[in-house]
Order: sequence, then structure tokens, then C-alpha cells
Amino acid sequence: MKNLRLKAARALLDMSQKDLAEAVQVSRQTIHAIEKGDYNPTIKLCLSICHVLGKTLDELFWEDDENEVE
Amino acid sequence: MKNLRLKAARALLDMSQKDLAEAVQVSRQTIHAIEKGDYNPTIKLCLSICHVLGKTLDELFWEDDENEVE
DNA sequence: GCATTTTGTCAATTATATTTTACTTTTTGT
DNA sequence: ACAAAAAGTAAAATATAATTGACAAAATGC
Repeated sequence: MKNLRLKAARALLDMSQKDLAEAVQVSRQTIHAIEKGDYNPTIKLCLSICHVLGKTLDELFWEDDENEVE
Repeated sequence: MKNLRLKAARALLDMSQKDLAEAVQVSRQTIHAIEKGDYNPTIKLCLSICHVLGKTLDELFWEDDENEVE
């Protein structure tokens, strides 16, 4: 359920969870929870994250079995 | 803000709001609100809708100014 | 090894997505 | 024109996304 693509995209820009959280104006815990796969963010937040990380929805949030863990 | 692509994709399959609502197990009002653009659904619900309608997240929920009204 | 940053985690609160019921307005078919 | 289905709308209740604060564990740099 982990979103490793999000983690990777963030790493590619050398951003910490805190950096991303501030960029999209949510709490650090929210970013952590999304990466961990604990719960489902709103589409609005997903879009904000995509814009900051320079990715599309399909690239970060489309789910095929290839891109997930656990 | 209206999501006309969702409406169109639904029309293409000859599904009513009620049909789609039942297929993704939410209320008809939720589908209506999403099409109207009133609020932001969760990514999980967006993914369910995509699967039922045979579209990707980018096709239905990516926002460039081309695809929206008002 | 030590200090600092980053990440992981938890509980309690707040904001908001979603439901339910109910009613009105449009659309569609005959 | 009429009936039936579909779509639009609204208020109150419920479920859950997101916040906040605080602390522990792991990673990074010196």
C-alpha cells in the first residue's frame, strides 16, 4: 500500500517530507500518512502534490500492482 | 469548475448518475456534486470511478484550463 | 561519538467528504 | 400532454481526512 513513487519523486527534488508539506500547505504527518498508504487524500491535495513534484496523477497515484508494496 | 469529462465518460457508457453511484458504492448526490465541481472527492473514489468508466486519473481528473467550465 | 535533521508514530481535535431524506426541475419516451 | 426517469438542490447527521503537539527512532553530517 506504500506510495514509493511519491517518496522517489520527492527524493529526486531533494525535498524532505517537511518541505513538501510546506509547499502544498498541509501538515508533515499528512505527507507521511500518504507515503505510508494509511489513508486516502483528496484529489485536490493529490493535484497540489503533483504540481510541486512535476508529475501527473497517473504517474504518482494510479495503481497497478507494479507500483505498490505490502 | 464543472467536471464535464466525467459526465461525458458516463454518457458514453449510457450510465445515469444513479448507475455510476451504485457501481462505485456512493450516493447519487456524491456523483452529482463531483460533476458539479462542488467539492473534492478522495483519490480512492476517483480511482473507483476511473475503473468503472474505463478512464485514467489524468483523463478524468487532471486539470488544465481546457477541460473545465466556470 | 555527538548534534541535527528527517522520519515514524500516537492521541485528541478540527475540517470536510459523504450519507440520508426529501423535494423540485428537466429530460425522455410514448 | 402525460408519466417516468434522470438530474439538480438543500439541510442535518455521520465518517473520515487533516491538524496539532509531542516524543521516539533512524539517518545524515561533522
